[in-house]
Amino acid sequence: MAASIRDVAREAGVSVGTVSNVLNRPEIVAAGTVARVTQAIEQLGFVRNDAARQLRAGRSTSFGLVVLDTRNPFFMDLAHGAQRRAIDDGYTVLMGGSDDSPQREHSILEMFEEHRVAGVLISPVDTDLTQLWRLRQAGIPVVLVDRGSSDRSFSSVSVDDVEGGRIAARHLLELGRRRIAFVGGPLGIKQVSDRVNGATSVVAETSGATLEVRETRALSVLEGRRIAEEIIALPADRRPDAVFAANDLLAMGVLQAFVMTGSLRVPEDIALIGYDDIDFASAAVVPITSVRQPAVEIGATAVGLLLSEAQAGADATREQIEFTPELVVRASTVGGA
Amino acid sequence: MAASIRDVAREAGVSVGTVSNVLNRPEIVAAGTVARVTQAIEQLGFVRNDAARQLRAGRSTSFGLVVLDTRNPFFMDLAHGAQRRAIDDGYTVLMGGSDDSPQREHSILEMFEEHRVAGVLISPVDTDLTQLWRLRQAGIPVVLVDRGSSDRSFSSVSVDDVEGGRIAARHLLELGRRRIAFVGGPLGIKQVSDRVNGATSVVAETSGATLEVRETRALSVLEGRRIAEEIIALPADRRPDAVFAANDLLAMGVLQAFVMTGSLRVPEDIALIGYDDIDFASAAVVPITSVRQPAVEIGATAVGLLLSEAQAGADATREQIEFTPELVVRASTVGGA
DNA sequence: TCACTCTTTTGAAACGCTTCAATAACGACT
DNA sequence: AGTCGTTATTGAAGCGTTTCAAAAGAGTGA
Repeated sequence: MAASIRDVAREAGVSVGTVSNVLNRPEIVAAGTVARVTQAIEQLGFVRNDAARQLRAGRSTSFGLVVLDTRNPFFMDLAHGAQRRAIDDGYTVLMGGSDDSPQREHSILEMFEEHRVAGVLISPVDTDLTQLWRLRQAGIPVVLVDRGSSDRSFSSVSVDDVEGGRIAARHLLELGRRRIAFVGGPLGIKQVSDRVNGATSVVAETSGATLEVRETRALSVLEGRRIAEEIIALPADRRPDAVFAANDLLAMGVLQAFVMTGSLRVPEDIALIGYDDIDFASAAVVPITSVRQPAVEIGATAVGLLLSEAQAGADATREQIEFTPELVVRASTVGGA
Repeated sequence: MAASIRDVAREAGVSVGTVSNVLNRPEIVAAGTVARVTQAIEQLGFVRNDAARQLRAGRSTSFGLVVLDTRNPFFMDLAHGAQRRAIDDGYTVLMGGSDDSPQREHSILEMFEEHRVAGVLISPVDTDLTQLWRLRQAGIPVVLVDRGSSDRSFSSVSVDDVEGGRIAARHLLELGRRRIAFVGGPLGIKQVSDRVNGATSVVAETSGATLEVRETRALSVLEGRRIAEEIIALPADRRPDAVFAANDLLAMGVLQAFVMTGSLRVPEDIALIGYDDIDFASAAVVPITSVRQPAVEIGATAVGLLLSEAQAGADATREQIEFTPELVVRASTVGGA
């Protein structure tokens, strides 16, 4: 059906090798020949077959990106950064969302491996990283995004989540809040547990302060709403005076539930802080205080590491890059602001 | 480096054909042989090479999806719907964002064609659809998403945007607003112009009502802010009393500018209505009234059409499916609500 | 024992591309 | 005229699959 390089060669009266050269290194082909071949390509509407090209080359010209949630603006920004950086170097980014499911993560990675991607960027759900080791062994560089590699065995681009947790908790404590509820999960996700730990450490140093963890099944708006309803249902004396949500989606869900039911005023009755600082956080009913992560930059940097690791081959040096999170104060914690 | 089917065959003491059969139609292979081959696969860590597979098959097992903006939650929801439906049938979805640029759209489509995707879903920026015709001629089915095919030459899944425009305008007029500003663009995008036309037709029937179009360069929050600043700068007597934004991102930008500068109250001084009803619209500072489009369903339905068109081959019947938009009233138009 | 099924397995032929050693063409210089 | 460089082109090999006609086994009944 579709024209092949062979058809083009026949049409232009040259050999297939020459057509291939016109496609890939036109500078080594005589100008007249280039013209004739180009003309034939036009004529036949020839389009290169990527599968054949890759088969020959042995590796694809795409990177794979696995994120926790394709509908989370934070990850979309991250993907955007990755894509931009990749395009500059002639690469393409394939994205898959694991939706917090290890099985789904597994099958996405399997797909990437079958595709012989040039590298994998991943924000893992699965605590077990053996599949990633396997990938590397198969010659596919792996870079962790939005989470560090505790034993430095993988390159990574992350934000110091423990510090982020500390920043959030400290902010709430400085405002005089003492009964903090942490909303987030699954706790198996390192980013989440790091944030809890950071918060816990700060709370522990403050007398009279407590931190209660309410684990969610996902980092979504819906889960936020669910937990908020639980909180609303609590008797007033057992109710927290501040909520630290593991990400802005959860924070928005929490906020919606509080505002809609009109049961609790933010921040008067209960302060709220999120994480990520997605664009929508600032536009919320009550603009949400958040701990900012530079999503676009993380994505771009990660692709950079991938490129250099791909270049260097098997014995590349692993590099851990860590950004510092930044507090963005808004009305959800400081009423007047 | 990586093990091939040939290595597996040697290890298991069978021919390559048999290994392939174990992989693809295990039921025709003797149980003992299957076991031996599976064992060898495990042993060698063999992973199928997708490029070779596709080369042989002639077509990929992925669909391509081209959207206007990968960071717009509406399109992410659409993509999500598409992906879910596709996975059920063993397909994968590749996504690219045209960012309102015809060139970028062109190059994404080219990439998809080189990839020999099994079909293309597209929300086109380019008014010139010849490239899509070319694709179809090359045997790749094409389905338009979020926009109809006026001459019925393509299958499509859309929402009646003219009606959506009417609904929005009618709502504003019923609230007594008369000076409406339409914010959106580029007007070359059919969804946008349809919405303008719908609104215009309703406004024309109402004496004393006017509609002024303010074209944007993109459908983004930033552009919304820019236009809002223009509006704020207007002398009070030339200022509109309502804004109809072509999508919720613009509406959020507009809202942010109004609220932050504190110059105009929504909806008292100026009413605001958006389009798409993305999740974040309801969580905005002032919850935004919007015209809802069923994003997830559109994506899923479109993949359905693609599947049946791919099945049917060249002379498939084109089908145009049109959803009806739905008004969702919130505080940005009706203060008390 | 032979002819005939029915089930398994085999091995070679593509699929469309890139690469690379070999060849051809053509002046320029001896 | 012959030799040497340069520059342009050729054509075959091979990447890892799948497919398919053919071969090989294994029963069965005569």
